[in-house]
Amino acid sequence: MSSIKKIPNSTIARLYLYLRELNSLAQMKIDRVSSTDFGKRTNLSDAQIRKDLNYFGNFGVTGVGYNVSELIAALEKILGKDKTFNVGVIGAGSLGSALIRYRGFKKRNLNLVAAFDVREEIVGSSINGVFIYHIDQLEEIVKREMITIAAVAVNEDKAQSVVDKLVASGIKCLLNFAPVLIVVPDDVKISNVDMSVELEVLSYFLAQNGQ
Amino acid sequence: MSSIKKIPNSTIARLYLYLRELNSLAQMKIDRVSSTDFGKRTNLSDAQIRKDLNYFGNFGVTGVGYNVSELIAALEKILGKDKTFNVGVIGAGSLGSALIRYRGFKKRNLNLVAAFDVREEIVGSSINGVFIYHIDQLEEIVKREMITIAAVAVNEDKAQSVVDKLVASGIKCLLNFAPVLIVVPDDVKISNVDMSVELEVLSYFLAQNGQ
DNA sequence: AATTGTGAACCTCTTCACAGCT
DNA sequence: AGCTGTGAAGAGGTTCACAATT
Repeated sequence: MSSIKKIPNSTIARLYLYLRELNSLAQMKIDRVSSTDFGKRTNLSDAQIRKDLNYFGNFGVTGVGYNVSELIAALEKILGKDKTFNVGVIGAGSLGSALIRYRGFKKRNLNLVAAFDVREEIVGSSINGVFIYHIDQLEEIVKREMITIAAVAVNEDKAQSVVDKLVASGIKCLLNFAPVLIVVPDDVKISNVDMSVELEVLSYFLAQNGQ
Repeated sequence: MSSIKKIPNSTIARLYLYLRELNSLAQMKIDRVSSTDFGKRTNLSDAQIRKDLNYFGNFGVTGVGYNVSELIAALEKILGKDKTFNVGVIGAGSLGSALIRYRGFKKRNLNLVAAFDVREEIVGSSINGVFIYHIDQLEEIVKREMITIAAVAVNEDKAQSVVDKLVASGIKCLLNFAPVLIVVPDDVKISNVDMSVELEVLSYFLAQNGQ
């Protein structure tokens, strides 16, 4: 049985990958899979997969492998696929629009329900069916649409003040895309996605190799 | 003296943050900073900063701190700020456009020089001064514009075939934004940015806390 | 014979703590 | 007195390797 062990963040991120891969196995009418085989499909080690799954229970059968449909059901429960979360996008510029259209979200239990901006020329219009509200309506819409996660896609000079407003509206989970450091209270969880960080690391390697 | 130690990727990513912060200190005419003070400004521990800088040399003066302008010069050299890299964006849809406009790149030594797409209605136009070429011209433009890094912003079903073309054109550094696993030869470096992974981790925590 | 579950080893990166320098 | 540079310890995560199980 799994106990009160700390589960790595990276494990949780991989569970979504597992679920996608399992669903494609189910579509192919494959109902049993070993960790070795599953590792090949996901480009991970067999031990990694066993360890990840074991944080949540003993789903496998020794000498046999894992039952695909049972594992799908278990993962869906673990990941709260029955629950959905409503996400608001702050900033409906090019990055905000890209987020609204980004297919990575659609597959998950994340609903983009509203966008916010200050520019009068876009407030009141929609992107992909997502309505753009004025930022002054933030608190009202957060409550009405039961938004629990905000994705911040504004310019870096406005990011901190926007986050302050979000925190004041009761949002506890933030995803920040602005390439700047944001300060939040301890009870608020913020993740940062700096899309250029990875590129920087790449360019550093290019610089070292004298290209 | 620093030796042949392995330098963490995360250290390299932080060097860019250091450089930005140092430049803002320089603007304020502050020419000396201690690791403790610098740590407060960057939200990092003092030890982290000393360790990071030490990978590259002994820039500090014991009992005094670091000289801001000397450190700026050193970091610019380390990061190859004299060199610039030309980046091509593959896919000029909403995400591609967002990347072209994303301010995170502009500050660094990364030039977005060209975009590529297959849709005739946008090929030939420009976004923010970046010309959109047809993907068939990839090899030609990669050579002419000396593109060494490609950012892949196409739909996940087209990502692998696009990457294959890029590799065939001689690109060795790739940044993939499509939420799908890409396979590349060993001599090609690929980094993945799945913008929804962080959100997934956030939503998992929300699910656990029964919100 | 095949494959899981898992402790131990390992690796990478961060923090601690302090000797040594100015 | 103040601060760096750094070995050692710690934290977090991955891989190894094998006893246990069907």
